[in-house]
Amino acid sequence: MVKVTLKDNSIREVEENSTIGELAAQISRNLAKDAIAAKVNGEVKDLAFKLKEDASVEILTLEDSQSLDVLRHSTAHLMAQAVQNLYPGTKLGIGPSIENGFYYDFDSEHVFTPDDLIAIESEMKKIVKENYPYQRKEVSRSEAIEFFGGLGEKYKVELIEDLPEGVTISMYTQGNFTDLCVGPHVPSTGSLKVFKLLNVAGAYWRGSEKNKMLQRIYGTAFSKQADLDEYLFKLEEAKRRDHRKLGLELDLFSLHEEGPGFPFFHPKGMVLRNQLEDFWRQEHRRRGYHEIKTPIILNRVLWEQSGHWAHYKENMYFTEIDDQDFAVKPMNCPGGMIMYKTKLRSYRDLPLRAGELGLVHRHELSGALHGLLRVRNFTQDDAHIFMLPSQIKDEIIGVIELVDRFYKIFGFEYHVELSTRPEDSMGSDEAWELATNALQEALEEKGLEYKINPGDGAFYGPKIDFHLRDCLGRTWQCGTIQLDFQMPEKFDLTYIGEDGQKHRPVMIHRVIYGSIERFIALLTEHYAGAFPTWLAPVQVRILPISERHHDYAKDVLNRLNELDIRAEMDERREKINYKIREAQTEKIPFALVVGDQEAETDTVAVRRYGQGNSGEKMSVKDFISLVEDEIKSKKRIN
RNA sequence: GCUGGUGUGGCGCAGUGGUAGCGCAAUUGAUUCGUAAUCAAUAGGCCAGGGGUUCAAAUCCCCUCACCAGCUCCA
Repeated sequence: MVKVTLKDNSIREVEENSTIGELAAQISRNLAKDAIAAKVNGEVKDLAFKLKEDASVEILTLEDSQSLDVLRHSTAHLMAQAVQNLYPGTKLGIGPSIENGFYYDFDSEHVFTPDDLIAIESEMKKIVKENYPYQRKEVSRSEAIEFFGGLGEKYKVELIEDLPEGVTISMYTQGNFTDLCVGPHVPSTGSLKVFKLLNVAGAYWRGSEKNKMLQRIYGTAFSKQADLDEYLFKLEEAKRRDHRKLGLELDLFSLHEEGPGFPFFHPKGMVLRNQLEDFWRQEHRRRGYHEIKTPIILNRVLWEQSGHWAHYKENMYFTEIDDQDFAVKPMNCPGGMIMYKTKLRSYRDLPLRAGELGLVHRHELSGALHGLLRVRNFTQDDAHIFMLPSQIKDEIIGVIELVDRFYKIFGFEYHVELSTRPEDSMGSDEAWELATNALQEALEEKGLEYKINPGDGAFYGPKIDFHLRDCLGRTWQCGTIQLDFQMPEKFDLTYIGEDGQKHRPVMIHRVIYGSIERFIALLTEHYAGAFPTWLAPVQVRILPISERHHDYAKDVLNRLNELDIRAEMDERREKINYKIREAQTEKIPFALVVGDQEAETDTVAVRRYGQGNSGEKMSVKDFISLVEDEIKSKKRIN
């Protein structure tokens, strides 16, 4: 007998080699019916898993969020079965569950169209009705290769060949379909009721552009229809906050065929930019940063010296001036190097923090462009910190804290990644290790959780990346801190030490917003276009009831404008309802209705964006202090 | 860059071989109005661009460009 500790800490004895399914049946008939999988000593297993020794077991039903992964993974198999039924000869790639669903990669002569998804779904439903059990079988490497080789599943064979020595190789079979898979799976296809195929896309085999592109079908699955409906509704909602849509509606920016990836900022978008930049300057001045500006076009010689010519040429734009080669800057650092070298520096000058709102141009692949989130020219809120080796940790921590301060003000949740040495890079292994360790130590000291992103560093150094999510949950790198021992070497940067000798400084490249354009896109989606007062392009709109209130309205307008409150007045001969509606659609934080009552008492009727009240009356003076408080405190409404 | 899809007035859409349409926005006139849409009239499109098939092309074919989703790449 083996002892099983259940979720409620009760202990049950079952015969050795009993399956989880049998255990569930012993506990209750309902549990046996609803069970999908189980967590055995913390690992998710299927119901056919045999209990060989004492263990803690938590039986999972469709109600458990942890069974969702199993459900989705099984649905991926179901979809693959349906695809192979309908399109014989289709070869299988991989088919995992992912954050909001699953996908499967196929290599097929047939080109899948959105219409095919409907047919595949029907076939899936048919298989569900037939209720095939998912049967696990453990096999040797040679058996597995023989089996999948016999089916012509060359991608599966490749996967098996690359499996490390000594791992258990398992296959799962449901009906006429068998897949290489570690599992676990639901008991049978009949457990899969709620799913939907979403879209088709290309994806390189094993994620490398050197390999063949397979066809990937994305889908999702839930335990309840209501959950799927809610998910689909949320997707629709998310599209409503898409910055490309809101950017157009709110007249913030535009993109044109004449300049793909080169955004045009409209007056209202410029207000946002300028607010972000003003705030940035203020915060940086307080932290001992100086601001500089370096040229956009610089001589080829400089880019050869910096290593960009050798490592970054693919992404750069070039031009010729007086028969000499020049490049448009893709990064601000070489300019910063030249600036550093304009003077002899003492150790007493370090750390030297030089900030630059620098416009950079990068040739991004056409297919990668995406609204303001991925463009070909953007402004980095850059800074280069030149320092003594002994100052590294404190400076990194200072930047981490600054990023945190900024993102908290906007109400952003973020996650952190540590990107290590890429293949195409320069410098010694020792320098890279030193730099990577320094970043890691700073992260540990701040107690930040982070994920390691191997090979994703800059060509001159490793980096800490700060990622934010867009409306659809895709993450975008914004802030980054890069530690660099290479550039100071390449440019022969020095400082005079206490000993009167020349020494090599270390430097940090860092951005907080990342790119102003990208940050504005994420802010727009984050606030769904309803910017907090301090950022709102128009903070207040005054709505006179009729023409005879224009004088008073204008008086209020002047008083607001004199205090640098961004206010305007709706002078059109429209009904008040109409004016209110427009102020709301434009997501203006405050609409002030003024009529006879207000004009007589020097008050305004304040209607806040999104609050359908009839407007609180307050004196102009009180309203001004309300707005000024919100601006000063950068108050967030949502 | 790759795979698939899309491209029709400013925006959202209809129009599958026979004279380009709707709603919103815009403009003009009237309406002077108390918390989310006043009424009427007018104007606006070489149907992304180029080439081809046809008596005839928004519609069929080819090429190019842009956009969307994903892959790759990245702030």
